[in-house]
Amino acid sequence: MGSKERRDREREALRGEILAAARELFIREGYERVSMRRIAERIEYSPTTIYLYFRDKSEILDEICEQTFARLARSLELIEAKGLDPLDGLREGCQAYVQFGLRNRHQYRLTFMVSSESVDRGAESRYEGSMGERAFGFLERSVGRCVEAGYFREGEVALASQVVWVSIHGLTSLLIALAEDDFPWVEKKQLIGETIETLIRGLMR
Amino acid sequence: MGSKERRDREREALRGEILAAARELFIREGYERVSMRRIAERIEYSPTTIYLYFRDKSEILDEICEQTFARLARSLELIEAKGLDPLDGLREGCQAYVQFGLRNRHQYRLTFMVSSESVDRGAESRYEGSMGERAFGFLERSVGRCVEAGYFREGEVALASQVVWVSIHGLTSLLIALAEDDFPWVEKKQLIGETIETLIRGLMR
DNA sequence: TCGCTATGCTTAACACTGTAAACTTATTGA
DNA sequence: TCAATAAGTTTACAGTGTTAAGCATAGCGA
Repeated sequence: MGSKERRDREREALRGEILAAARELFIREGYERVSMRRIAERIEYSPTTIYLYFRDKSEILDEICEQTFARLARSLELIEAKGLDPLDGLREGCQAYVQFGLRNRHQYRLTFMVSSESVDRGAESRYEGSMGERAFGFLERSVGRCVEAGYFREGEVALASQVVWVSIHGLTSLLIALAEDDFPWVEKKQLIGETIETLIRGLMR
Repeated sequence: MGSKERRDREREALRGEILAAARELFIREGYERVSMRRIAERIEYSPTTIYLYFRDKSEILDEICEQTFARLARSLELIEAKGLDPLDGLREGCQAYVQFGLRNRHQYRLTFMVSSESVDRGAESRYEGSMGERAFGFLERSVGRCVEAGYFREGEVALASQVVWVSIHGLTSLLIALAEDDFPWVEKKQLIGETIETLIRGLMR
C-alpha cells in the first residue's frame, strides 16, 4: 500500500527542510560560517543525518545556488518575452543581473567568486545544463539581436557577449566584495548605469 | 652594546622566513588550504611561534598581499613614466593589470574576491594608504589624461575610472574563477583585448 | 661569578570543523 | 512472527585557528 509513497514524501520533506534551514543560514551568515552542526540543530536532527540526504556540505550549497540562479534565469527570460527594442532589452537584462547579484550576494559570491581550484569538485563541467548556462544564453541571444538590428558591429556574438558578461560581473562582484567604507565608490546607481552605457556604446557600430 | 640590534635583526629575519614560507604555500595551494601548522613545519618552529610575530593567520596574508600589490603599483607607475600617448598608456596599464591578476591568482582572489563580511577585520578602512589605492591612483591619472587629451568625453573622472576598474576586474576575476572547462571561453587573448577596446571606445567622445 | 629577569619558544589544551563507521531503533514485506 | 531494510543517532577521527601556561636561556647588574 501507499506507505512507500508516504515515506518517499517524508524523505523529500526532510530534504527540503535541510535545504531551507541551510539557505536561511547561508544567506544570513555566509557559507563558511555555518557549520553542519548548526544546520542540524536548526532542524532538530543529529548532524550526520544530513549526510543521508546530501553527499557533503558543498552539495547543499550547489543545490541552493542552482535554485537561486533559476530565479535569475527566469527573470531574464521574462524580460526577453517583453519583446523590447534589442538595446533596451540588453540594458534591462544587465540591470536585472546586477540587482540580482546584490540581493543574493552570498550565493553570487560562492558561484562566481571562489577559485575553481579551492572547491575542485567532480571533474564534470557542471556548466552544461546549469542555470548559469541558461542565464548566459539570454545574454547571447540579446547581443545577437542587437547585431541583427544593426546596433552593434558585426563579429563574433560569443566574444561580445563575454565582454558584456565579464564587465557586468566585475561591477556586481566588486560592489559585493568592497563595502562602501573599503573603497570610495561613486554613487552606486550612477556607476551601474554608466558601466552599462559605456559597454553598449563600445559595442555600437 | 649591539646585542639589542642583533636580536632585532634576528627577529626580523624570522619574521621574513615566516612570510616567505607562507607566501610560497599560499601561492601553491591557496590560503584556506594552508594551515598554521604547515607553515610552522616548513620553517621548523612550533605553530604557536608564528603568533609571536603575527596577530593571526589573516595578518600574514595581508602583508603578503600588500607586498604583491606593491609590485603591481610599481609596474603601473613604470608604464606611466614611459610617457606614452594617454590612450596607449591606459591600454598597456589594463593589460598589465589583467596579466598581474592571472599570474598572482591566489592573492588577487583574496584581496578582491572575498566578501568583506567574511573577513570582517578591524573597522579601519584599510584602503587608505594601501597598495590598492596606489594602483587605482594610476588608473585615475591615466583616465584623466585621456580626458585632457580630448579622447574621452568630459565628466567625472572618478566615475569613468571606476567603470574601467570594475570591468577589468571582472575580466580578471572570472578568468581566475572559471577554468576553461567550467565555461566555454573564447580565446583568452582575444577576450582581454576586446574588453579593453570596447571599454575605450565606450568612453570616447 | 652569581642570581635575576626578560625574551623566545614550546607543550598542552580548548573549542571548533567536516565527515565516517558503528550502533540502535522503527518499519516493513513475507 | 521473523528477517530485512531503512532512518537516525552516538561515537570517534583527524584536522583547524588560537590561547594559556611552562620552560630554557641569553644578557644584565651587582
